[in-house]
This record gives sequence, structure tokens and C-alpha cells, in this order.
Amino acid sequence: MAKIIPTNTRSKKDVVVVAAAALFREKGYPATSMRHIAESLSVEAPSLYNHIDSKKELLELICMRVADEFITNLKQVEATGLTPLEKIERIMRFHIRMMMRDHLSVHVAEHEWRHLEEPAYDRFKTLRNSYRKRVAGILEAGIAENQIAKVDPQVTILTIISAINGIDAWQHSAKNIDAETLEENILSILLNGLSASGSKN
Amino acid sequence: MAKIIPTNTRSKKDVVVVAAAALFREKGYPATSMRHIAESLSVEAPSLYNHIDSKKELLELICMRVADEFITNLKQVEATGLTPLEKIERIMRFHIRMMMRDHLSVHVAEHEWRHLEEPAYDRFKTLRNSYRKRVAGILEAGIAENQIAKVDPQVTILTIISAINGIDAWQHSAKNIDAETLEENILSILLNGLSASGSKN
DNA sequence: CCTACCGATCGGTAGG
DNA sequence: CCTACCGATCGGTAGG
Repeated sequence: MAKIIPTNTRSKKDVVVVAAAALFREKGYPATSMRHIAESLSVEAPSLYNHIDSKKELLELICMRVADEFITNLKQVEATGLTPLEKIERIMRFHIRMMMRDHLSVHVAEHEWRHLEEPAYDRFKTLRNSYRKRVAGILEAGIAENQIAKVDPQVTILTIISAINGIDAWQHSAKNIDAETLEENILSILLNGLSASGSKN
Repeated sequence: MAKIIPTNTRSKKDVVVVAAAALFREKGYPATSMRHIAESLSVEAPSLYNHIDSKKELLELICMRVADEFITNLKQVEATGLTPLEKIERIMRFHIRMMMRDHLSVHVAEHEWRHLEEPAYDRFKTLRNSYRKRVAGILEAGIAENQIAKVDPQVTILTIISAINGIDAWQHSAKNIDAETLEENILSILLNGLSASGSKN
């Protein structure tokens, strides 16, 4: 019988990656040792190397998978015939939902990617810059047709992305905020602003 | 002659703290070694201990000074007779300007404080929670008098703070964004939203 | 300010 | 999956 897919191997590797993501999120990549990861899986550190090659591979897998998901979504949104503002809303909703579904990995990709080593560092940075430029392009199109307020696209993209990334701090919040409240509130603030009048000056 | 103020000692300590802030910002606290800090000052690592007691003291000094500045400003704003929305705007402008003036320390306080050890960890966390609760209180007052849109104060405070914190990424941006553009754009988005209509639904 | 050095911990390998 | 162990690096001290 031909060995087609090493199911067990892949699944155990994923278990290690998930454990690593939780610890990278909690302590940061440099402060997380292979011994910590091993302990959280109730094995000894050297055993991890049966499933992965190195500590940095764990970070690479997490960051690249997140980057792929964001870019895949962006491509889908770009392919629609939606208006620029509708596209921006779709992109924001996707980002928020990614945050809800897998905030550990998204946070790690956002905050720990600087610890990637070449060539992964450069690959990730290029993907990230490309994503931001393309979203900025949508903003510019919306501004050109007076659908989006006259804002600096560079500053706006930074504001939107960091506003959404930052909300994963809701985890530590005493009261549980439900997913829908979170999503509708962030969208309301970013699209309509805090001011009750909602007027432009 | 009485030795009144050990000017040299304090000033050298500050030099070490500033160098540490730059490296904590660049590499993160755990990935920054005392040898890195020493090297950036062209001395050997053990020499640093003539001016400071430990690595963790450096982080504590940075985090506590930032916390103090934010809370001092909040107290001043609370003591005015401004409307809630005006208070929120003042708080946001102060935060943005802190970011421009000392983004290294503000970033370190925001992202590295989790590496503080007790009792500093708990002290900082308490200050941070208190700050957020008091700003949330201003938001609630503004909502109650229909000056601020009906948003969840918890989610809003998270959104505002992380939106502003995140913009220190402008440093790595190719084009230099001037301070005023940055401040007015972020305020415009958070107060009036992205939508050109600026209408509420 | 330096050299010399400490015990602890790191990522990872050898070998089974 | 384990035990045993490696060279490198860590924060910090002794002593001058």
C-alpha cells in the first residue's frame, strides 16, 4: 500500500503550531521557549523536533497562514462590482471576524512578525505592504467619487487596521462583549464617527 | 559645600533609559539584552549597573512615566467645564501628540508592560484600567445627553486607544506624514467617520 | 568605567 | 517519545 498522506504527522504538527500561537500571544515570541511549548503539551522539548524543524518555523507558519487568508479575502473583494465604501466595509468585517475566530494567530502575525528571519521576514513584509497599498487604492477610488470623506489614505489605512487589531484586548476585559456588538460598534465608529450629529466640517 | 543634586548621575541614568526605550521599541523587551543596550552606548554591559539596578527597572521607569503623563492630562481634562465630546477630543489630541513627541516610550508602555514583574505589573495595570474606566465615563455622559452616538463605551474606548496607538507605524512608512495631517485625519475619522455622507443609520 | 566570571536558560542534536 | 548533553547567551556580581 502506498503511503499517500501522513495524516498523523500533519495533525500533530498542527497541534504544536496551535500551542505555540497561544504562548506567542501570551508571552511574545522571544520570551516563549521550546520548553514552554513542550510543557503545555506535556512532552519534553526535544520531542517537538519530531514534528517541526525549528522554533522560527512555528512563527513562519502562523504569520504566513494569516497573511494568506487576508490576501485571499482582499482578492475576492476586489473582484466584486461593489462600490469602494462597500468594499472597505467588507474588508473591515472580514478583519473583525478573523479576529473573533482566530485572535491568537492574528495577534501573533501582527505583533511578532518582526522576529521572523530572512527570507520569511521580507516575504511577509512584502505581502503586508501590498495588502495595505491595495486597500489604500480602494480608499482613493472612493474619495475620488466623493463617496468617502477626504482623508489621507495612508493615515486612514493605519487607523482602520490598528483600530480593529487592537480590539483583541476585549479578551482581557471583565465583561464578555458579544461578537455582534463588537462588530457593529467598530463599524459604526469608523464609518459614521463618534459625534452624534455625524456632520462634516 | 553640600552636594545638593547629583546632576551627573541622574542625567546618565536618563541616557540609559532613553537608549533602552529605543531598543525595547525595536526588538521588544525580552529580545533586548543588557549587552545590546551597553553596545548602543559604547560601554560594556556591567558598567550599566553603576546607573541602574536591573533590566526590569528600565522597563518600569518607562512604563510608569508614560502612565503618569496620561493620568495627569486626564485629571486636567476632567477638571474643565467642557462638554463630554470636547473632553474626548482633548484626550485624543493629547494621546496623538504624546505619540508624536515620544513614540518610543509610549509604544513600549503600550506593548511591553506585560513583561513588568510584580508589584510594578499590578500597579501599571491598575492605572491603565482606571484611565480607561474614567474615559468610558466621559463617553457615557456624552451618550446620555445625546451628544455622542449610541456606542458601547467599552468597545469605543478600545477602538479609540488602539487606533491612536497603532499610528506610530507611520515611522516605518516611506513617505513622511506631517504631524498636523496625522492629527486632523485621525480625529476626523474617529469623530465623523469615513462615510462622506456622515449620516447615521 | 573595566575584566573576569557566575549559574541559569536558551535552541537544538545525538542516540536510542 | 525519551535522556543526556552541546555551545551560546542571558542578567547580574566581584573586585578593582
